[in-house]
Amino acid sequence: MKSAVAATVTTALPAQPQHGAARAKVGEEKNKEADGDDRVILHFDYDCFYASVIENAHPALRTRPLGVRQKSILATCNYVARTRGVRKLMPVAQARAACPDLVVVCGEDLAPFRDASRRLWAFLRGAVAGARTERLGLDEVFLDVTAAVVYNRALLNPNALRDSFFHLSAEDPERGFTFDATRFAGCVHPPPDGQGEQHAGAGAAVLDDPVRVRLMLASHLAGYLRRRLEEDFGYTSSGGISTNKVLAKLVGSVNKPRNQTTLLPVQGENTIQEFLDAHQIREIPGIGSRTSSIIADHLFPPGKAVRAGHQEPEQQTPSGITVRDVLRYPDMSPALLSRILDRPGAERGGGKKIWNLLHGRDASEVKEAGVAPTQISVEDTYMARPLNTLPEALRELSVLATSLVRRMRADLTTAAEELTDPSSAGSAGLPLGTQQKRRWLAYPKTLRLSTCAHPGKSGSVSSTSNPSFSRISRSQPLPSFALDLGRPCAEVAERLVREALLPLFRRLHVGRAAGWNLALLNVCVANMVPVAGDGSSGSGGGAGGRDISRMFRTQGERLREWSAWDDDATTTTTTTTTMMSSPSLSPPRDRNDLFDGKAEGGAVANGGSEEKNDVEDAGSASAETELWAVDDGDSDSDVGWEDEDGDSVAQQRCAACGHVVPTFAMSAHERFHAMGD
DNA sequence: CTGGGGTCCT
DNA sequence: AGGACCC
Repeated sequence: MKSAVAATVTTALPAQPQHGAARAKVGEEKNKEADGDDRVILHFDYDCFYASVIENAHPALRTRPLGVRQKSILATCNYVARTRGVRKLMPVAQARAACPDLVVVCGEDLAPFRDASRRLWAFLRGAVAGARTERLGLDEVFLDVTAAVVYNRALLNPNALRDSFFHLSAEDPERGFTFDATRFAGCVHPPPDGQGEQHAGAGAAVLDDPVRVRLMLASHLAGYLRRRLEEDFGYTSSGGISTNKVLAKLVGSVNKPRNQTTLLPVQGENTIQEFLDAHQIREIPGIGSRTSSIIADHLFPPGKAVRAGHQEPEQQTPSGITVRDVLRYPDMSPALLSRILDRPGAERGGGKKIWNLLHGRDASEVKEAGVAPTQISVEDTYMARPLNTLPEALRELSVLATSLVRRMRADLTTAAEELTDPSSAGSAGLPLGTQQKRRWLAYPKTLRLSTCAHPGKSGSVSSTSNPSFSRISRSQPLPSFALDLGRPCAEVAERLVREALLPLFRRLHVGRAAGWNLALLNVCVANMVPVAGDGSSGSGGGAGGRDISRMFRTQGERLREWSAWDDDATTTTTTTTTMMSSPSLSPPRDRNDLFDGKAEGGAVANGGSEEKNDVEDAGSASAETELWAVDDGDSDSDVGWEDEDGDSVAQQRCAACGHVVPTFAMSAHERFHAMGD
């Protein structure tokens, strides 16, 4: 329960240092000096996401210890359960032993989680004009909000910092929220030495340093978005704010449930390196178990008893090796790392990449996700009873193929706008909405079947150092009948099994008619080809901006601003007033199979932003990037945001909409009008 | 009694 | 086709 730390700024706005000189104009000077700290990246991690989805569907569970099961382990559990000793990835039996009244629900069908994830993602994608958004798994999102933050920094009024307004769009000046620009929202990472000294210098530094200003603004943006996620959708989250993806994600873990943390550079100290140094290398995103154990084994050969603990089979994963251990190793260098990691199949820039990660440098971009996934797969495991006979295999392939066809239709098609009859204007469209016309957004060209033999039985347990056990796969072109939308899923699936999956299966297991001991089957379609003529892909033109604002309005936005938000995190879960007839749940007994699939209707608790979630939108935010383009204030010397002290920014009133805009931003602003005409 | 997915690179 | 990484 740490309450949010706020760095308070008490000084007046200082003159903006002539950073423009150092920063140089485009192309004039390389300025490769440092790890680009020129971006602003937010990372959101929904708290125990699967459990939250269940809780939103069944609010009565919020106060109970809850675990979400996949086969014999808990994929995750809520915080009530964690209080009672339950952990993520814990075997169910162990969890029940630790917490006998644990409510366990099955989470093997990911559909409800995928749906919830997509709704949250659609909100975040539409929330900040010009931002790029990337999903990582179902429960994490990166946003590159550099453009919006730069724009808003330029709009700061130094005389009224406490009553600042953050613009979420250059187009619509009403869209945004108020905030106090004299402080950070949420926590900051090296925590300000609160008690002893509240040095006035810290305050000055905040506004002196462009990076700090941007991060301060970003902290408020992150706080606003998290609040919306919680109030409008019912999902708490943890946030990280920094200048690249790795740092944003890492720092977001510092204050975990329902809080956020901004990683601050502190003048004269290398706080970022100190922050990284304490982490185990395995904890750095991008350094996986394989790389970690190779490095650990090389630095501290297993033969030597250097490390504490004399366990013989002590398996790797944490390894105990910290970033500091690696960087302090004699003669450590990118070249040495490259040599250590060099082996057939290794990534090319591998050593240098790891070296950069260990220093907190990460140039990877936030990738704007396409509307369609690049791959869809469905799998099941059969650990308890491995598959050994053809009838068993065919039955499971049928099940998987049916799910796959259903998912292809759900995720790769969209409602066909089939030159609409003007007569249907009354929205009386489809009385029995089910048989709606759909068309493919993208279609897969490849079908792949993967299997995996059971490690324990009869199969050769060849690799002692196996990260799980390895799969084998075969692929072929996807038959075109798989794209026939006129037939039932099951029918298409059956034909897929007979004509494609069974042949693939035979190619995988040549010469053996039975007795494969298969512990896993996976059916996958990949190699997606976007269907031309779809407005939601590239298109480039002005459509993007309008789509964003349209979607935003349908979200039921409206005077919600001016709600003061002190992230004094003492008040907890928004109490829910929901009309779910709570399913009978007797925790210890019965199989607790209360989760029945989709959270339909009024299932989602609170806020009531629900009901119409058919967003299926086409909001490609990338098209709007230019709107924020204010070329960074200091890269352009004509109008800094602080020409003279006093009230500073040269502003103009837009002739088209009347909005007052800084002079340097006017051309970008007008570009919007040109686009939206 | 070790999930059910995804991404990118080689 | 497989391996690394991510959750």
